[in-house]
Amino acid sequence: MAQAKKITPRAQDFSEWYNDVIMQAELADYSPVRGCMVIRPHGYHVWELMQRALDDMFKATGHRNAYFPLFIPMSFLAKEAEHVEGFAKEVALVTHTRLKATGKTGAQAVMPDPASALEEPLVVRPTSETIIYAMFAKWIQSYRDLPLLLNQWCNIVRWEFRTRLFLRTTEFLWQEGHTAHATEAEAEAEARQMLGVYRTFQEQWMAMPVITGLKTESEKFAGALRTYALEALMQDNKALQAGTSHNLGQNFAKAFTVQYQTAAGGLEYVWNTSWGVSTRMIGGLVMTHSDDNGLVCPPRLAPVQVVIVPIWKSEEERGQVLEVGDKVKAELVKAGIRVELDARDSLKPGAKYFEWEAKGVPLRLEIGPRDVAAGQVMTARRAGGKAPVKLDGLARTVATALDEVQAGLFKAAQERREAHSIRGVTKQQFLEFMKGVGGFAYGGFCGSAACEAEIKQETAATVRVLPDPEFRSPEVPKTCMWCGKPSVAEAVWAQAY
RNA sequence: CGGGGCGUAGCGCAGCCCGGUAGCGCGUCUGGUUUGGGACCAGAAGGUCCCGGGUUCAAAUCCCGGCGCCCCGACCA
Repeated sequence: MAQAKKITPRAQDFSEWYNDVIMQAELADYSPVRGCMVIRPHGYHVWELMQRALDDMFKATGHRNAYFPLFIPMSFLAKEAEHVEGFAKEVALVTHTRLKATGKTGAQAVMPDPASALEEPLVVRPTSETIIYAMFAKWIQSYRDLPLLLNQWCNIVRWEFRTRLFLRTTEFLWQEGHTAHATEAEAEAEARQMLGVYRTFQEQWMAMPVITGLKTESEKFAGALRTYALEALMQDNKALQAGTSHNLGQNFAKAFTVQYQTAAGGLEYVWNTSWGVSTRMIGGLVMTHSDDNGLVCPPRLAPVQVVIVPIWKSEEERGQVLEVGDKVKAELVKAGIRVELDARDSLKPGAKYFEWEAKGVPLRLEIGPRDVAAGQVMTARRAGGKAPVKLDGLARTVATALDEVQAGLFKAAQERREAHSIRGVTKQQFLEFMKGVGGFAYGGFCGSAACEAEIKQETAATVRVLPDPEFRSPEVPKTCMWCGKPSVAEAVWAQAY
């Protein structure tokens, strides 16, 4: 019996399980560069599906794509005080433009040519606020130029101490939206709107329930007025920040002199927003749905939504089942379903099942001689459940099944999250909860940074968000669950990635 | 940057204590038989044993020094 590499069970070691799922699903691989990963075709396809869905939504809300340089003059970072402080510890610098042969061999055969040292080093973008708003200053003169609604899809670099596939790598892919508005109210509406776009995407495409809300001062983006975020609960009961949307106020506008003339002839600074989601979402996808057999991928983001596995004994049967398999495939392709027919002769059907299950294919169709004779196929769902289905009207049956799977994953994830959430916690309950399995703890919060720091110190839990109204508890707590002083807001705490 | 684990065939590992021709499983290739939940038989290819020094007649193995990767913590999306 040929047993392939095993996936470490979640219950045994969650981190190992996570790595195993990614490797077995061929989403990504470690690269020769420390802290960087290679996104493999299967993983990149997931990203492309995410990009397509999000990009359509960005366009539908009036944004256009552009591309700004990877390199940013070092002095630009320094123009906004909080911003530079936030990123100073993790930027990569380009200091030379040439290599020089040393005459030595091996790794020391070349060195940076001292004669090519840059007068001002370039920063490899950790985010693009500075260079984008430098350009906005050129492009915006009048209130007629506003709002300016841009987005860019790109890679960025943040030099992290400790990295994890998709969740935190030195280089990663993301999108960053950057907008400029005439008024604070418009900027605020934009930041809120994009938070809503992300929520829709994460719930409806990723089948990942999220809590939206406001970040505290200590958790907000360096340089922002306010940061809104989406937080999801992973299967190990740790929270994952799945996206952020910032109201930048006029901080960058002032730093880069982005001004416009009002209708009345006055001169005003613009109000900016920025918002982003990254390949980190793929990590969230994995940790939300997958199981000990590998990746579980919601149909809307599955590179392969349906795999057809033909089963035969004789050459004659092979011809028969492949003929039906081809027809089924053509029918599903016509219906817009992403389908693969796995006609490989070198593997037994069972081996194929394991392989496609590890890759997260939501629905499998088995076609054997008995099915051909009965005018049916056997369907097997990745999340469980086998049933024969008539060939007649198959495309519609399959489409319906995929919708059911999509909805079922979201519901299951939502129920799991609720099962690991407690509301109206007391300090004692909070301590026990965070020491135990953990999850989302809702409680009153006095708003003081001192309380926040103390809680983090003692429990490793942080305020994930001050939740938006639709996520708040029916009874809003009146006192801080930690210090007992009057509460200024309900907060959601969790240990986080 | 601290703690733990590990570097031997594409992948997973054994061998190391006690130095003596580098092995096993999976995968790959060839041929044949197979195919409704990880097929079997026969044959074959595949190695700077992480790197550099040292000890020795002889080092994957012993000694010294590096490097790299994974996991856990501090920092962060």
